[in-house]
Amino acid sequence: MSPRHPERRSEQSAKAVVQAALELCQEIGYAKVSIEGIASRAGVGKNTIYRWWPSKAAVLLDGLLELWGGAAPFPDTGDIVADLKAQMRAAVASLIADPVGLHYRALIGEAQHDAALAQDLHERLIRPMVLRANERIELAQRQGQIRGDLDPELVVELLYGPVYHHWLLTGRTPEPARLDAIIDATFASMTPQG
Amino acid sequence: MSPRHPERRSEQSAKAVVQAALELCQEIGYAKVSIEGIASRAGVGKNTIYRWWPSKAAVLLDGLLELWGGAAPFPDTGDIVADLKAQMRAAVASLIADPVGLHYRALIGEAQHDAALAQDLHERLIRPMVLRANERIELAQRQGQIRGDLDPELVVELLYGPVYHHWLLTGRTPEPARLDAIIDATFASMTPQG
Amino acid sequence: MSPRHPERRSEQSAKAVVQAALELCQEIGYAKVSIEGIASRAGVGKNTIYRWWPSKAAVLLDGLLELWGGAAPFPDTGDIVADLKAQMRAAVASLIADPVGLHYRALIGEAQHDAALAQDLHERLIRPMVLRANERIELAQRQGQIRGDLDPELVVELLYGPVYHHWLLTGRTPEPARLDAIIDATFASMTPQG
Amino acid sequence: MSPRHPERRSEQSAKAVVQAALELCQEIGYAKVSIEGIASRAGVGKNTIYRWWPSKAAVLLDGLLELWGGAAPFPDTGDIVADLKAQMRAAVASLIADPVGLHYRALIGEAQHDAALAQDLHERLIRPMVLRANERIELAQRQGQIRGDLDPELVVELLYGPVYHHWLLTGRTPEPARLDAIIDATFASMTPQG
DNA sequence: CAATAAGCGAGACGGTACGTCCAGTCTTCTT
DNA sequence: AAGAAGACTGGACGTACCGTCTCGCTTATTG
Repeated sequence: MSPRHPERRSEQSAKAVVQAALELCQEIGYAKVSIEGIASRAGVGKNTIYRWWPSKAAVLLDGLLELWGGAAPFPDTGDIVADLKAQMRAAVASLIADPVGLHYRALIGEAQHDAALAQDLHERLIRPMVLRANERIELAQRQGQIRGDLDPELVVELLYGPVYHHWLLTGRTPEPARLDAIIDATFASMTPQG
Repeated sequence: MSPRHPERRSEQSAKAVVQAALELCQEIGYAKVSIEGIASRAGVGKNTIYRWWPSKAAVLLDGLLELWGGAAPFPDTGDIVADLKAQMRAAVASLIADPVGLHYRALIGEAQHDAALAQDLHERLIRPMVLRANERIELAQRQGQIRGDLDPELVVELLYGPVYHHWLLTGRTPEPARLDAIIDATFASMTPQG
Repeated sequence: MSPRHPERRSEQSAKAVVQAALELCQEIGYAKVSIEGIASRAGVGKNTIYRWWPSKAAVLLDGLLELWGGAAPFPDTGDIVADLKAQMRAAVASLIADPVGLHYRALIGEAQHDAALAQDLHERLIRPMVLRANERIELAQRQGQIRGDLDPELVVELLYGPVYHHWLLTGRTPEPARLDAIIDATFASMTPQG
Repeated sequence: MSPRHPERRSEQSAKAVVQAALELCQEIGYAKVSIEGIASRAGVGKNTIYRWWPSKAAVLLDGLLELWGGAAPFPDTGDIVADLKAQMRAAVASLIADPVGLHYRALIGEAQHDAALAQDLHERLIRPMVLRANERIELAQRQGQIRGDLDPELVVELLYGPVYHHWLLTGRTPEPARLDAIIDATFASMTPQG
């Protein structure tokens, strides 16, 4: 929630807050993190947190964005299937990576009952990732590797949907082989001699 | 906690608790539901809740299972694509249906930071749904409408993954047309000439 | 509350209850004793306690009476002052004696806000003790060792009052020497030359 | 030059808490007073009570001290017996006076199973009263009205002991005539001709 | 170059809910 | 038919945090 309060904030305090939130979340788990706990760990007054963030989730989102800066870029070797396999493998690695995946999953969970957070999470984290994916898809479409009549966003969901489905409903991410199977099945037809 | 604890519980109280939880969740939203609130609305001591359920989410899960009893069966007209389109449309309708979808989404959210709930939710709600889907997929495979070398569970994720992805990350469910597009794209090949 | 309920009670259970109450009171202190605790320690249903006693204090009173059965008799050597000194020393020893004094003090404390208990405690424990003291005082009066115009009960209070005052307001009982001083001062005149 | 509260407590809240405790104790009796009840009546969070007092009894003690500020001073007419009779009559009147006696008795009762409270009660209420009595006794000793070899504290117990004994063990305070008898008997000798 | 206002740490405040314990009653099953 | 076992409603416990609110203190302009 930070970006538009350039007034007087102490950048040092803001950093300490975000840092404390990340640490606590790893140490005791998202559910047990409290704003009081963050404030005390950061050596900061509670008001300083309330002044700049609407909820603990918002603090954590700031932290996650920092950590995740340039996650999983889309390579372009000319072979869309190979590139997707590489990228998805990297992306999925993040989902189980110790700090990032933990925080990301907690935020997605929280967003299910916090509309403001859902909005924020989507705009600042998810949409940018989808947009970067879109670009690579569109490139592949222009190169004739993917049917041009498909909405690129649909393609993203066809590919990432199964991963998130598995992750959010079982807590585990697909094995690399399963990842390949998802991509292959999506590119091939499911019908016998498609 | 499942319906038939062999011990001594008052079935009447259990019903009142679950009912109160469902009502409160609809009225004030999952995040603001408290065990105290449920107990007081149900006219029940808090201990009675703690005795039989580990958390408010567990109560709600019981309620959801009751509500959702025989959700979205898989028709069998012999045409797997048509049948899936019909079933998914019905299933997705549940996800936005006022009580059911609300509760389901809240529980999925909560399960992201409550491992016990995640386990329960998966075993009692999600796996049974997946198994029923598997059966229809396997039937289609035997009938030669779907490639036999695909893991039926993979097929389920290919189909439902995009729906959940959209739903959980934006809060909205795909339009019927989009739903058809998902199924069509999955069955056709994504590459230009299939 | 025991004595007059000859109906069908299980004497064995009653004993176990009283015993458990005494033990718990010594182990964890009166304030932390609960009826549930007594029942569970005694291997008895809570109802069995509620059937026969109105409160935990009543159970304890039964126990105390049992323990204290024939406390501190009044000797009769013909010398009232010497006899009182002996008796009070013995009586005071009970007040600090590990189980008895503990329970007695707790009951006196509780009786300050439980009128029914106060009644019971007085009738079953305190009055009998006072009556026995009265008898010895009256004997001394008949023997001309104490002024005959004094209400014996007043004499008892003059003697025991200072002891209880000290005990209940400081938690300690007077030293033997102080005890003698109380008796001597009461028997002598407080004015300079009698 | 601002008003420096050494501690941070809100004096207004503290007053409301004490007031509420006093009122409740009168209305429903000490045993039924709860910290929740006090907090709610005072319009104060429970924490505010727990922050500054260790128990409901401690709150009540504060209230009692306020009410009882300058209780029963010792007159000095030169006649110690007459002065004591006057003072004790006044003091005993307090013990039955509606609010004060009620609270005082409850606190003495509670102190029997709460050592911290007993300490507090003694230091802040009882000892000061005893000290004031001591002074008058010592004056009388210097004036030759009381034997100089008696510990003044012993004298206080000889006089007040019987009153407290009667009060705490029967719930009633001695009649004025009985009070006089106590004093007279203590000053005269109890033996037939001194 | 004070003064003055903001941000800040600290933490008290009125509250809500937690999860636990126990009271006193009621029900079921055992003996 | 009593008693043990223990579930039931309900109230209070003492704790943890919520989000708001002073406090003084430290800075950083600005009149």
